[in-house]
Amino acid sequence: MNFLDELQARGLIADITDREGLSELLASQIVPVYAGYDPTATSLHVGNLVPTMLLKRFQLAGHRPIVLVGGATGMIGDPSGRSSERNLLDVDTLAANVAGIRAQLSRLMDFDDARTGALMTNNYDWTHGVGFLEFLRDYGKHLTINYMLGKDSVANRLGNESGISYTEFSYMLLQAFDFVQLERRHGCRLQVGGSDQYGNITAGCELQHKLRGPKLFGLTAPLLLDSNGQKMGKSADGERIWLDAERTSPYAFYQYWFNRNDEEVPRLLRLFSLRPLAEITELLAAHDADRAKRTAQRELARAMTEWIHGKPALGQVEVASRVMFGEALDGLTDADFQTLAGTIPTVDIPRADLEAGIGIVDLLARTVSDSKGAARRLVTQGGAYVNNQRIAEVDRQVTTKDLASETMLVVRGGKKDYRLVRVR
RNA sequence: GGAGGAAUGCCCGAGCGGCCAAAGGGAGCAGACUGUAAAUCUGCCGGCUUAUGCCUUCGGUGGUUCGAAUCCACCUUCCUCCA
Repeated sequence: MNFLDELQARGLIADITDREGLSELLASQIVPVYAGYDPTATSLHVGNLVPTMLLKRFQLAGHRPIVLVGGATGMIGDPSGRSSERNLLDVDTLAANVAGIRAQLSRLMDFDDARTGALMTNNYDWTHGVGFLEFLRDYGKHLTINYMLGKDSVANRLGNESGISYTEFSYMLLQAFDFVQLERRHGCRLQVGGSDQYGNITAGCELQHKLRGPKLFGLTAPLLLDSNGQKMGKSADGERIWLDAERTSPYAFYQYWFNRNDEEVPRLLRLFSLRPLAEITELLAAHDADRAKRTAQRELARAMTEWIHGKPALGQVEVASRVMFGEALDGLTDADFQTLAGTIPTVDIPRADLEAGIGIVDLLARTVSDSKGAARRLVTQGGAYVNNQRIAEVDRQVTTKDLASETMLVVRGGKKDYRLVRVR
């Protein structure tokens, strides 16, 4: 099985511009391959992992990943997959986002190897000095409006009532320009991305063709959808799952993968696990034999957490998960809780408050609930827990007697939303 | 330049002078059932000291009225048609 077949078997290929040609190229040399990242936040999120995994697999297969952070294109906004115009980011925000994303990506693949080590690039470097006239003459000249209008990303917006600005319309051209520049600078021949990027990628191939440079290739992975057909990467409560531990704790990250349902897990494992496909098939067979064990989910959660947050973090998260879902809060000491505090969101409360007694509604409002109304609702509906004991009385006072250890107690909203409360 | 139409809660969308904190759907939350799953069912779903109470909300600003998401004026943004 060659490399592209392997990618195919893992469900990582949606479109490919010239399979034969690419296959030959990959066999003949170390191919620099690039994926672009939009600097829309200081952190990447789960949705960015598919292209990242593609890069990683190319690297493991002996090629060189090029990470492109869109310091320039981020100022424009990609219309692909969007129904409305983007808000433009200011320069400072953009710079901070670029820095954050670079730092994250630098941990997700090897940047040190002399031959296949990943390169970090920023398209601002080769875009900012280019004059408008110069750009129109040297590059804009080569792609026809007819061609660009045919792309889905543009066509969808033309049919949409909010339309598309000239700025966003030009995005495709800039991304095409990036591809050409990366070929000139680093010999990059292949661009990968999610399938929503196919139009932009082929625009690059087309531009290069018109410029008579070495042939460029494009490969896209299917967009990651959950079992409801929604884009992946949102937690149950609709929050994005970020790679940044400050935004999404490693615990929440682990739990996110652990909670995937049976339908999506096989696909996700093939996509993201670095294990050989044969092993994955075995593992899935074991999973099917006793689904209640959540073997596949556990494997997925482990693999993802270790990749993104590292082995030590994974260890802590697994301990925390066992404790929280194991009903075994009784024997825990302060020291045990202290180790959990790094993993499970923790709230500090002054000792005096607890000595005086805090109403359960207040306590929930300070931890898992958005408002006192929501907290009250939680109690009446039977979803409020202190130390895994359901609290059903709205007027219940929580005091130092409720401490599970010297300084800690555990507040829970619903089935899974845990907070540690530490008394100071 | 002219003529029409639209802007509602996280999203979609009904309301067209009081019974509107605003139908319905989606999303979300809780419970039941389960496997920390999915599906299903039930309840909740602006905030507050939980109250037949108050406050904030129906693009913005003013106005009419005892009373306005609903009427009027102006403004902003968007759409459609004509030139």
